[in-house]
Amino acid sequence: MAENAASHRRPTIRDVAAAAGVSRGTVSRVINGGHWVSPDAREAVDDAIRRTGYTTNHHARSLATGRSNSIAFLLTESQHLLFSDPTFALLLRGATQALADRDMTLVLLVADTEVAQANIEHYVRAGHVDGVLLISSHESNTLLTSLVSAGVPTVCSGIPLGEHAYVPTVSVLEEDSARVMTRHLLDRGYERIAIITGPNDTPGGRYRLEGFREEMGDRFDPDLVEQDTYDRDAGAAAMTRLLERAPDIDAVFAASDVMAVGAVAAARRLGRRVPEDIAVAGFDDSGLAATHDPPLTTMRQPWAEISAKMVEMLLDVINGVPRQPVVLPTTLVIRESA
Amino acid sequence: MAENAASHRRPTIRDVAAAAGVSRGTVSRVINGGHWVSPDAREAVDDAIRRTGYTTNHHARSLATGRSNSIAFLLTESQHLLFSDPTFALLLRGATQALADRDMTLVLLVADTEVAQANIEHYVRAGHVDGVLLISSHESNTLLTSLVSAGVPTVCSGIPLGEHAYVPTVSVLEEDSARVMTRHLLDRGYERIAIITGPNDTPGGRYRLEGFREEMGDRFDPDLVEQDTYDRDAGAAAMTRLLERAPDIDAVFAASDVMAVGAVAAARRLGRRVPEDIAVAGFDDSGLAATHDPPLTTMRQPWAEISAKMVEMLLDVINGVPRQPVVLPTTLVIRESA
DNA sequence: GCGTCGACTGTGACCGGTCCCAGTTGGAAC
DNA sequence: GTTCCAACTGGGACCGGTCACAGTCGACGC
Repeated sequence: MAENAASHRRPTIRDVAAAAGVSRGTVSRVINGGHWVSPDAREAVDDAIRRTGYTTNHHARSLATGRSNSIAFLLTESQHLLFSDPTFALLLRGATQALADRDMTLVLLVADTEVAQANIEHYVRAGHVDGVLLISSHESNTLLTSLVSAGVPTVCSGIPLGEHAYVPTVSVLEEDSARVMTRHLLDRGYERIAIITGPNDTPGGRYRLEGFREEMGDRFDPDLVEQDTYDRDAGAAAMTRLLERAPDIDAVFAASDVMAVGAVAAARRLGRRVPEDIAVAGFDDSGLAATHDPPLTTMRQPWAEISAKMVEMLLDVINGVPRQPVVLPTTLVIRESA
Repeated sequence: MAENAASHRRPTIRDVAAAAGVSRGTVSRVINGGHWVSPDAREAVDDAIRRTGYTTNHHARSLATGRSNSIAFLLTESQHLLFSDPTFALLLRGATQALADRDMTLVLLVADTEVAQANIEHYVRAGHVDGVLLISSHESNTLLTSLVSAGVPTVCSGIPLGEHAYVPTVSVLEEDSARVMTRHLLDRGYERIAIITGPNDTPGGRYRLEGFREEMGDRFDPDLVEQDTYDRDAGAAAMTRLLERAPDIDAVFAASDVMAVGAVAAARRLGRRVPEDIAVAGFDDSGLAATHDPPLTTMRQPWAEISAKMVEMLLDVINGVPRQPVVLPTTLVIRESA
C-alpha cells in the first residue's frame, strides 16, 4: 500500500515495516538477529526487505547505538615505512581480511607528524571509531598514553615498553627468536658473528639483542653490535661500519629483513660475497626475504596470526571482555643467505 | 546555569547553546563557518565550546546531512599486490596525505574475492562513503560499472579501458613514456631490445607496448615481446623465456619495476650481468628502483601528484563539480641498469 | 476460572546534529 | 513616518535508526 509511495528516497525501516505489515520495532529485531520474533513476522520482514531493497543506514544506527562499526589501523611510524617496510603491509592485509567477515571497516590513520597526531587523537577520542589497532614499536608513545587514558579500546602490536603493561598486546617471543637464529648461525660454524639491531626503545631492538647476547655467551663481543633504525639504508651503513671495524666477521644477524637487504648490498659493495664470504640473516620473513638474491634466512613472524589476533582481541575489548597479552612463536626459515 | 547539570555525558550542541546563551541554530552556524552570526554571538559560542569541551558528533551530522566525510580507497587487484607492488602503497600514502588537511578520512577496501567485492559494492552503494578512489588497471571491471550506474562519485587511476570514457580519471602518458624509454635504450646503442609488458587488458600493458613498437619502427621484432602479470615472478619467467628464445638480446624494457627486478634476477641466474651483458629498464620508479642492485633506470610516475589529483577531483565530483580526465607526464630517470 | 509466565509486538522517546522558515531588529531610502 | 531590506536569531521538524516499556495473547498450573 504505502509501498510505492515515496519514489526515489532510499527505503527506511518505516517503509519496510509498512510493507511487511508490522511495526518498526519488529523490523529492527529481525535485522538484529531476529530474537523474539515469530516466524511469520520474520518471513514477512525478510520479504519486505527484499522487495523494497532496504539497506540499513549506518549513520543512523551509529547515532542511536553510539557504535561506529569501524576500527582504526593506526600507524605511528613515519609514513615512508608504510611502503619501505613490507611488514606494515602484511599487518594491514591481515587486519583487512579479519575484518571483512564481520561487517566492520578499517579506517587508515597515519600519525606521521605532530599535527597529524593531534588530529588523529581528536578524531579517535571523538568516538569516530570503536577501537584502535596501534601499530608501533617505539616506546615513547604519547599517543598510546592518550588513548588509554581516554578509555579508547586499544590493542598494540609488539610489547609497548614503558608504563603500559596493562594494554592488550600481540607480540612474538623476541628473545627466544633471537636465540634460535643465533644458535643456527653458531651451529653452522660461524665464529665472528655481528648483530645489526633496531633502536633500543623498540622491543625488537632491545630484546633481540639480549637474546643474541645470551646465546652467544662467551663469544659475545660488544664491538660487533650495531644499532640503528629499521630501514635499508641504516642496514647498509651499519654493515659498512662493521666491516671497517672488524673485517674478520663471518656472519651478521640483522634484526629485520629490510636491514638485512641493506647489509647484503653494503657487503657486496665492499667486495664480499653472500653467503660465501659473509653470511647475513634477517628477521620478519617479510615478502622480500624469499625473493631476495640470495634468498634470506630469517625468523618468520606469523603476520596473519598477529593481525587476526589483534582484531579478535580488539573486538573483545570493545565488547567489554578483558584480554590478556598474547605472545606468539616464530619459526626459523633457512634459505641461502645464512 | 545548566552548564554543570549533566555530569559525564559528552556535551552536545544543546549544552553549548545553553552555556553561550544562544540557540542551537546559532551554535550550528558558528561551527559551520560562522556566516550570519554576530561577532558577540560567535565569541560567546567559541568560548562555550572551549569551556564545555564540545566535539561535534559526526554520526549525528552524517545522519542529518547525508554526508559521511569519508572516501574509500578501493583496491581491485588481488590483495597480495598491496605489499608486493610498492606502487599501491605510494598511492595510498599520497591519498592519506591529501585527505589529512581536509577533515575527511580514508576507508581502505580490498575487493580481492567475489564475496568481498559484493560486500563492498553493497557497502559503498549504501552511502557509507561519499566517493571512491578506484585503484585498478584492469579493463574487465564490473565494480566500476556498478559504481557508476549507482551514481557513486568515483575517480579512477589509469585509463579505464572499455565503456567508461566518462569516468574522471588520472593517468599518465603511457605511449609517450614508453617511447621515451625506448628512445633512451636506442640512443645508448642497444640493438636487440625486448619488452616485458603487462596484461593486454591494462592500459600499461597495452599502450606501453604500443609506444615501444612505434619508437622501435623497423627494428621492432614481435618475437621479442613477452606479456604477463605485473609481478616479480612473472618478470623472471618472461626474462627466462626471452633468453631461451633469443639469447642475443642486449636490453629489456620491463613495464614495471617489480617485473624488472624479477627480470634482473632471472638474467643473473642464467649467468648474465646487468647492465654489462644485458640492460634492464623498468617503469614506475617505485621505491625499490633506487635501492635495487643495480639501481634501476626507469620512468618515474608522479605518484604524489596522481593521488593528490585524484583526491582533489573526487572532492569536486562529490560536490557536483564535473571534472575532465587528467593526464600527467612522466620523467626518465637514468640510473645504472640501463 | 484465575493468575502467571513467556513469547511476541507496537509505540514514544531519544541519539545529536542540520535545515528552513518565521520572526525581530536597526538603519537606510523615500 | 512608513516601508523595506539585510543581518541576525530561535525553534520545530527531520534524518533513520535503537531501546525501554507497556501491552496483547495463548498456554499452562492449580
